[in-house]
Amino acid sequence: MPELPEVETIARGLAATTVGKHIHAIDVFLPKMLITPNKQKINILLGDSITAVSRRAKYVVLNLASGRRLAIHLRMTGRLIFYPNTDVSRPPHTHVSFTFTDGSQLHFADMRQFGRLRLIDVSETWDADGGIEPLSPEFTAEYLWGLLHAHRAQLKNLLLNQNYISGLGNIYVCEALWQARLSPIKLTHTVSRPAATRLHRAIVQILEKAIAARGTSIDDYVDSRGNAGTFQHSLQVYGRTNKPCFRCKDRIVRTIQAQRGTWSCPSCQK
DNA sequence: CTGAGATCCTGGGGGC
DNA sequence: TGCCCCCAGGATCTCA
Repeated sequence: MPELPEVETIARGLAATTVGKHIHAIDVFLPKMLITPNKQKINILLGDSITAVSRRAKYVVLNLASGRRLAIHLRMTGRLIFYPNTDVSRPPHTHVSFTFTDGSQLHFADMRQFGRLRLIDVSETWDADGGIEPLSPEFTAEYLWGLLHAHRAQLKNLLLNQNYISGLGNIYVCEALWQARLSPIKLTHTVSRPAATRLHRAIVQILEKAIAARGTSIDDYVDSRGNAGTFQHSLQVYGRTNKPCFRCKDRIVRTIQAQRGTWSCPSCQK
């Protein structure tokens, strides 16, 4: 499931391959995957060109010469696959395809159909779900401590909430909590300053390492060239049910929290 | 403000 | 071998 490092990897790949391309054709095979303002037609983008590709939260953002933007959320199984040349075949479960004037193509595919491609108008203000970017200078240990103490939630639930911090998902939250030795069900307002500092450092370090590893490929994730990431080899707790904790040798447990699998070490995460 | 539960989907795994 | 059932889960919605 693409989280911040996977989306960052995809955005960087597309920045290298699609910037400067002019949109020649758009094929929509599953209209519900599109969200457009005022029922605007996606074909308004014909003739437009890509000026930049960036990431905001878990969205890949295609910035266009017209000032419009396409914000693409991949949810669990979404993919953005770039084809350098026109191909009669498409990736499986392709729902929207862009063909550029040079014949190259960008395909938006999603097996489970949870992803969305959102057209943002020139005048529209859009900031994903408003959370702070965890790799921005504004995200400090002090900021995190303040955030934790402004709420009374279970730690994992707050970290997953995109209104507060952008881009964290199940994998990296489990990993960060393990590294910081904090229980996923600990209440946010009880986290001490040293613990908040540990958690801040863990979040930043793990995201940076995962970006360097081009993301985590467990089930479905591949980048825009179809290549898998490698961070799955560096996971410390995620998916390691009943295996020994790398820190204290106790067994990792899997619990359900907010209807999601949660992995933690009951001995050294307090 | 917070959480619980349902919803959307389909491929894959477990059980028989 | 084949078939049925169930499950994974990010974001959003309703309801408490």
